[in-house]
Amino acid sequence: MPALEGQAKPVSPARDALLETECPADEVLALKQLALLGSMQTNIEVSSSELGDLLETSQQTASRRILSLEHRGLIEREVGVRKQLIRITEAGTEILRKEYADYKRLFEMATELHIRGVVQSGLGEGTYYMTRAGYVRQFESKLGFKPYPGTLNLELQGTEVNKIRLLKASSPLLIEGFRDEARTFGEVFAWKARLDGASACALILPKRTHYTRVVELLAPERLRDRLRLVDGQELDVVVTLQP
Amino acid sequence: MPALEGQAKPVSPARDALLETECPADEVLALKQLALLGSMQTNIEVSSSELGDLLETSQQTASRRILSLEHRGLIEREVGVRKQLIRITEAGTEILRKEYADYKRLFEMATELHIRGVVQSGLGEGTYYMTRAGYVRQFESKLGFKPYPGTLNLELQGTEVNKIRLLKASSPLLIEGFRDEARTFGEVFAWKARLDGASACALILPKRTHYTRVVELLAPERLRDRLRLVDGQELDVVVTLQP
DNA sequence: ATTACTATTCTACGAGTAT
DNA sequence: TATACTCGTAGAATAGTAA
Repeated sequence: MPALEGQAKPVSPARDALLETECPADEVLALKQLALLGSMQTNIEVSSSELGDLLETSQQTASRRILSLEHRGLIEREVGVRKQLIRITEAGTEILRKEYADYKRLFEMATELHIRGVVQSGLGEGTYYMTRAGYVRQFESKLGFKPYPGTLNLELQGTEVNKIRLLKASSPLLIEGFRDEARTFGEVFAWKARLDGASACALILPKRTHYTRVVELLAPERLRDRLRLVDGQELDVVVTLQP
Repeated sequence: MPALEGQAKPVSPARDALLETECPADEVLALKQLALLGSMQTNIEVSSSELGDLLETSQQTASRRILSLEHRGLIEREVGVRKQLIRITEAGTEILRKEYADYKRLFEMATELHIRGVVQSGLGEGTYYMTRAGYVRQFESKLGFKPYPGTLNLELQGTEVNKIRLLKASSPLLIEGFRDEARTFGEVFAWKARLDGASACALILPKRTHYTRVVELLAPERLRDRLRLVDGQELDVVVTLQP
């Protein structure tokens, strides 16, 4: 191993970052139990065997939980001979708040869906479709802006792909299909959305498309210019759902 | 061991009850993660290695989590050769909803505090104090009822004792102290409360009392008669907090 | 690619106990 | 009584791999 290594570098920065967040599920459970006993507001008096009963585990394990939570700085204690007083710290409260936020997202009828995708060079057909008068008219009235004639393709990767199902399970705006001289144009789903740095935008998906990993973004302006996007770049869209 | 034992008894009913609720913290975590991916609303496509990444564990462990959740009936799957579709069942949603309820209680400014205690035969001094005109006048005006001349003592046991601290940390009604011919009477904290089967009641605690395990209940009527209480009986009180 | 088995490593539980 | 240590062991996690 070269002697230089690890000199200027902080000792495993990734590991430090982990230590902050990494708290085993069992310990979070213990922390939650302590909080339910009121230790976010005041010192509480709990013996390790009482906590063990509440967590359906042994006194020894409960004691280890308490020690571990203390070492992580999530609780503070005053240990006497006959009793210990426990109080959850700000850091501990933060962990619980984070959990709460997760569950809140699940049940409080999420009105926003955050989607991350990779900017993809489209095949140009987007422009052809999105400039058909039959579509443009509806975009203007239903989305509230006149779209730039062209779409930005966003490819979803990994588990992000599931959000397409989620989108379709919400109530999308329906852009009706129509027929011109040459052919028919199918129905399109649309959702109002938000992009950091752009005024307004919308996410659209042909109704009949299944199993795609790609969604298209419409905006009043050319998003590639406005946001200085290049292919392969990651982009976050916030879709507004009406449940 | 007697041959009779365990014959008529159902096979460990307590264990059956446990199996319903008992779900290891790590599995609840996995379930939550699946839910965050949208599997409460639709089928989602997650490989075990993707879930492993999200949970910061191995593909094998994630696979085991999925199998275990399925065996518990918390998720349903369609497993193909190249992909699996996962959806959370009603039972799974119930587990998550339960967790959510816990966290909600922690953060949504709990306006009620459930306290369980054991009915205790008092020493009779409650009656002496609670019939002093200086107190009675304030009870009537601040609690909204004329109290029966006597209190019901409730002894809190184990971790329930901590709720006394919690009570004091909220904003109690303050019954002011006073002086009569003979002596001085100290300040008393009071909280409006509810008892199943009784119209109105209040929980009171002398302000200066520390380290007590006993709280006293006031009501317009004799609670022992109204609720047919006997010493040693457990009783639940719901205290109304104003945070 | 997947899922999920078997074998092996190793973490973490709880009995016993010191303080 | 408490807390919290050591330590043997059960079971969980991962490596390797089959299907």
